[in-house]
Amino acid sequence: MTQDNAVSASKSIDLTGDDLNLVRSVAMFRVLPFEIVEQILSDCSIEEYQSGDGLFLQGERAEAFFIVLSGWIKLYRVTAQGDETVIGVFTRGQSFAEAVALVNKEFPASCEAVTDARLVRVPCVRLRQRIMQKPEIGLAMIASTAQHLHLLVQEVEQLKARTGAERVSEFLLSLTDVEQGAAVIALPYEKMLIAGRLGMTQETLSRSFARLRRYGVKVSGRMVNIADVDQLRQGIFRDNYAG
Amino acid sequence: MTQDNAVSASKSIDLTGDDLNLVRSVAMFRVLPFEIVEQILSDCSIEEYQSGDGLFLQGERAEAFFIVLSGWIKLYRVTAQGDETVIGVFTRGQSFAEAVALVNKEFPASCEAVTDARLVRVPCVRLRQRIMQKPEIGLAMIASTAQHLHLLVQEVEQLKARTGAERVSEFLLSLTDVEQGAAVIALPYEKMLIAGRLGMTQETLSRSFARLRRYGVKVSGRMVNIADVDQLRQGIFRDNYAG
DNA sequence: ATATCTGTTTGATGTATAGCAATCAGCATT
DNA sequence: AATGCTGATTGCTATACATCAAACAGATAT
Repeated sequence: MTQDNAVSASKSIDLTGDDLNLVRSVAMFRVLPFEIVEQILSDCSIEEYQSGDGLFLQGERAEAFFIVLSGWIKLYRVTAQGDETVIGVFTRGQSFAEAVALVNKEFPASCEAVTDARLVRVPCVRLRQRIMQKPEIGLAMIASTAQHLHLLVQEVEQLKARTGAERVSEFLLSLTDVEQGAAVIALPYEKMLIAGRLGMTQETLSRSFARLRRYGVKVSGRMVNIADVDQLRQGIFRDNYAG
Repeated sequence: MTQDNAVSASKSIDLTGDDLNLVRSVAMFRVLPFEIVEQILSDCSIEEYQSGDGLFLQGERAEAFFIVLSGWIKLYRVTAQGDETVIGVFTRGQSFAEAVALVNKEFPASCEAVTDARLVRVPCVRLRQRIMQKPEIGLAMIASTAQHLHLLVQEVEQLKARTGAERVSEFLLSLTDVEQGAAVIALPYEKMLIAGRLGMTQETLSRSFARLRRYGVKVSGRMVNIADVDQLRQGIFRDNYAG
């Protein structure tokens, strides 16, 4: 919600081994040869934001896109009536706003850090030149925006076809790698934001958690215990028939 | 709903003047020089579908994308429980599935014609080669997918933040160019589909129309009369405060 | 004209969710 | 220990919406 675009530390690129590996594995870079990724990175800077800092506002002209190194970033829109709609939440290894930035359109949503965060900022003027030289970069970007489209398509489906509790348990299940048996999850950010992300209010989220108790879900603070992931998956499914 | 991918007439490209102009004005072609568009078109074919014919199914590998010349096309997903979620509806002048097709991913949704329809089918193998030769085609495609992203972002916001009646009136207002005063609209497709498109049931749509009567909206069959578009816009807005 | 079909409207009812308010729990400040 | 702050939970109530069922209208076929 912070209005002022934070004066964040902006260093010339200097990635540790881990971060470098991460960036190379980002959707749009994964398919590109290492030299090209390095060239692109040489145009970039690293930015650090504090929780609440704004990255950009809806309607601003996009001149760069971002890759998250750490922390959580929220994309949101503010309606005429002043209430906020969360469009997406991104974290380590994800990029966002590539497509709009590359064509210098206006951001369709605003963006802010919801935890302290480190990002790679990829300015687009140079990138556009590089695409003209190496068209495979363009193809890679199309691939990664295709993925974002897919995510949004899923979100639309969820909103239209799934109930609150269903969305909550899908969200929980998406947070763990566990395929069978018990799982422990740390909620990645505040419940307030999770609620927004899932298109419901704080209260409804809380009640959804409560309702999931009978399927072996126990929530205390940010810790979530799932007795049996299969039971949870089945539980939701069953409800659809039981009514 | 038709499962068999219809054996539709597929002619080599032969566009009438009108259609040619239309294709040239499609988002991704608009910024490209005419010769390039013609080259791309030389790889394409025109396909005709009848109402209900399927274009592709969710999960199929994408090998082409489409531009609508006439008719209406519906993108939808079918959930595990078998009910259908409309993701988007496209008509004359719009393209869809570009991004997925270009990277040969699987379609994230299924697609069928909801009226008789004529489409340009743009196969992607050749297009990928052309992008490698002329990278500006890649840039243009990124631009047009950016637009689709924008559309989906708006849809997510609408679903999360707007009530049924609000979405209906926004939909109505989006169908007319009239800025002030009275407007007459012909609903573009069946109410059933409109309801799906707006994320509600047939019945709720009907009741939403009824509720909009007090704002000067009269519906009879496919004809919609709006006494005063401003009144409608204001009316919705007012409700948000009056509760 | 009658029958039939499909799409639409209307009514009755149950449920999910939002909104408001009170309480509570954790955490930091003093 | 007392104070406030913020986030989370819970109860209560109003409402929007889905679902089921019935009536209805326009089109087509018999």
